[in-house]
Amino acid sequence: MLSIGELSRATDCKVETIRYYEKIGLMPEPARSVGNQRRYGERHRDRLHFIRHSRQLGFRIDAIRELLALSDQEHRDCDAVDALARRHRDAVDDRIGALCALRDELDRMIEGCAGGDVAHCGVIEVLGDHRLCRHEHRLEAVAGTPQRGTGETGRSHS
Amino acid sequence: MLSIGELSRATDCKVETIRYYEKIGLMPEPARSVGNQRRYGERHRDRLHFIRHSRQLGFRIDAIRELLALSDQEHRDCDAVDALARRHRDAVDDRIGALCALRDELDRMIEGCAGGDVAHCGVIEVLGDHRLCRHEHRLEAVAGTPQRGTGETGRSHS
DNA sequence: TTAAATAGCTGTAGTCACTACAGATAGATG
DNA sequence: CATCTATCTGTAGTGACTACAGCTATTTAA
Repeated sequence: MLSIGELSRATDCKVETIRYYEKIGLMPEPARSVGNQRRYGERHRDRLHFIRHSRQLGFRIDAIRELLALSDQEHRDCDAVDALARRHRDAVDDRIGALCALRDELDRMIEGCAGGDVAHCGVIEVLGDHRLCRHEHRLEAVAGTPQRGTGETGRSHS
Repeated sequence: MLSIGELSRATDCKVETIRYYEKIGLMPEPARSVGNQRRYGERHRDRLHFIRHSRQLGFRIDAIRELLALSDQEHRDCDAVDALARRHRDAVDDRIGALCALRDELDRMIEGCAGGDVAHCGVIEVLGDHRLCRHEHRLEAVAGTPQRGTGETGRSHS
């Protein structure tokens, strides 16, 4: 049986995160020691590995919940799993496109600045006026890969 | 003088967001009508345009605060502004690279699944075992372009 | 055996950049 | 004057954690 610290080291997942996953019902409640400390077995370790790797690949918690449920239905066809993975891949692709458009716009902005006074700085000028931009570059959320700071519109093309 | 709704339409920025910017000190407190409603002038509109466009380009609020401060120092050299923009561009670039690695890994995972039972699903198998991956694909946050669903935690990392 | 060091417990609050709502008042239009 | 829309303040929720406070359990060294 593993303590929470041992499980943490085994899966490269912080102790707090493990407790968080338990709280949101992503990890099952483990057995407890006499002194009320969590004790984990191999199944917990496997499940946490699965979760962490999925997170590293960018799947959201809700998607992981679905994947776990699907992976328990061993005799079902894996179409649903594949579809979920493909949707996620496409969302990542969309986001790459959007970020490329963004980078290109940033490049144009930076190149267009001749230096000198802030009063004549090309960067400041472009920031103040969207009409100086060549393209759209708004980052909006994309199904499956929402994000925080900025939205997206682009096509994929690395 | 513009009401908050008019300013909202003029800048394509939600009313709530305008009030939020005021609360965090990004927008200055405007004048008020007799009935205590906000009344804005051109300077407010210009500033909000600047803020919104910067956000669309993925700059974080803190960076925008700096950009605004710098743009007020009209006689200073614009090196600092350019450097900030370049750092942001580089961060976006890094993130694009990370997302491409991610997408490639997702592609390999999807292609590697022969279909059939969930019990033999290649996707499920890879998700459970990082050693089946060709490359590293951990997403870490990139300064200036935080996001939500693609797997990083919102911490900065250049 | 005991003291110290380390690990673990619960619960709450903070992160980022908003968004959504509730319950009130203001202003515009018929 | 009635009604309708806009605006007001303040609080709470989002996602996926992270950090901390104040306590208890377990392990190790002396």
